[in-house]
Amino acid sequence: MSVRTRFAPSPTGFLHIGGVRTALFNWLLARHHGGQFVLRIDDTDQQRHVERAVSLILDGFRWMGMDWDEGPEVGGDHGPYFQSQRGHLYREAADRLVASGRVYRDYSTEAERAADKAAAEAEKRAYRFRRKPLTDDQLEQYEKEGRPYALRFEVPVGQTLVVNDLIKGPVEMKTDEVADFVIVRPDGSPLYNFASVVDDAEMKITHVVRAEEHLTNTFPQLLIFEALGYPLPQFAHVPYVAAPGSKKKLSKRDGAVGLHEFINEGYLPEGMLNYLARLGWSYDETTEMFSRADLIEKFTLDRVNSSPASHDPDKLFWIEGEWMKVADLDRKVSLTAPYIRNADEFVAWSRRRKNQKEDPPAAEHQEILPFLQQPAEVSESEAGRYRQVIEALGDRLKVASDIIKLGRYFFAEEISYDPDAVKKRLRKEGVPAILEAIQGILAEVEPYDLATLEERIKGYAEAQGEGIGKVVNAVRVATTGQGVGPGLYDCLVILGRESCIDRIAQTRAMLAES
RNA sequence: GGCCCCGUCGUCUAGUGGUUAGGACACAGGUCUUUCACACCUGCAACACGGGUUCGAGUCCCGUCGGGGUCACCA
Repeated sequence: MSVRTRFAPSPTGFLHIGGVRTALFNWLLARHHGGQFVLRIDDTDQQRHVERAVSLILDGFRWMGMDWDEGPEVGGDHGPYFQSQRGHLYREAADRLVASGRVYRDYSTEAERAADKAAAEAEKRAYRFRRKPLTDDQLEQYEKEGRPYALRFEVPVGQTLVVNDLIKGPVEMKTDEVADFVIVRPDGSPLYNFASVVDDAEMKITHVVRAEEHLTNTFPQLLIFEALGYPLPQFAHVPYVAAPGSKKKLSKRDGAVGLHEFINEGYLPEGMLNYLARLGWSYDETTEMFSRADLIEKFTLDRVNSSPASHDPDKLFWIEGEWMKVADLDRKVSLTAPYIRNADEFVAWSRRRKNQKEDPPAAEHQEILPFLQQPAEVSESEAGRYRQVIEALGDRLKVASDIIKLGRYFFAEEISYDPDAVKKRLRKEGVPAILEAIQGILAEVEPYDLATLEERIKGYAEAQGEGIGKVVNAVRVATTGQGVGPGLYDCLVILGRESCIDRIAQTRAMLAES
């Protein structure tokens, strides 16, 4: 039988990287075994699914390259793939459970349950709902008055349930610890523990890989599988993702935790995939870099750690940089171009994101930036300049949006000066004279190319007895406004003779003024 | 509180009774260098604690402490 896994998000629209990792493990497991990965939208609880929220989830999956064999948009033989549309299946299963006598009508009221709970607490006793026998009269009376009832599963006491978790190992639970639980509300809507079992069984899921918080949920679920006569899937509970530098569960307050924030910053899917896979999983003692194909080939659940892992933005950034290093030049062009074209919009987004501390994040931080949604068309003439800039930037470009921080001045008319750089490199004895001389050299140097520029500027520094560093740094700030960047001669060539002369003149004027 | 899960450098991890406890990120110092980045070298740094079992425990058992989850007519 082929391996079938699933991911069943609630349509909140927010894709937490912890959830993405769980989905990734499911996807990897299915792909590793040549099985199927199904996507199901868990939109019970009357919170009807929101189109927008669903498409945000799908966009995130598409971006990660986690394709689903069955689910929204693609359909499949086990649909529908929205819980809100599977009511008939839950009803049919509930009927079978009632007929088998494993489930009973619970006429209790909220007030009664609250009172029982309070009494239990007063006695320092754990509260667990158990069936209270009703007399025939009472029953008849309730039925006659049409009193609403929930359907509750009668848990057999005195047994021990065991789940052989593929990550945690064998875990036992006494049924005495499991209260009778509701499977269907008085209004007929199913509850998660019930719906989830029906769905997993009907969808022929063989491996339920989900967050650790569901571990204790699996015991009531076991009972339902058994009562319904469904074969049991394998279970694997993956530990939570902790906040950076802590063992506390990662929350929205811990900085960027939504997938869309990384997409918007221009991370590569390869980087995210590699990082998330390594968070809680390892292949051997040394390998850090894994391509998608490596992951599919090597991923197994037995190498998933049973203890929580904390999110490490530094490591993510490093892995991202490694993948950016090997990315194709033309790909980098189409990845960076949208940022340059929408620089102001990106900078504004970035600033708002930095300032925002709300929980949950504002809707805009859960969406892919509008200008990233269509592939950028870069004309051949434009591409030439992008290629030059990106090549000059080299490994300095880690995420696509770095183009703004690192190379915006190649595309902007106006230069904006970094105050620190001005202070450190331009407000120095002799700098105006150096700039004047270099401006002169640039005006007449022939040919205006990298080797000649380097030769002339070095020659000038030597003749003047100036340190080459002083000259180069001054010219860099004068032409780019920035203290850091690609090699100076690269900058001069890309910017071009006219532009460099203009910028140096402008800088000299600025220095003379103040 | 009951029950369940978890506990190796700051972080990700290797480790399945005998290792100088290995690798990676981060950090520090250095080499290269016009800045930054890259690369390379060096360094810092861990078995939560206490009892057992054993000739020998990071590895096995018990307890303590710590973290997490769950005890819903949420998912």
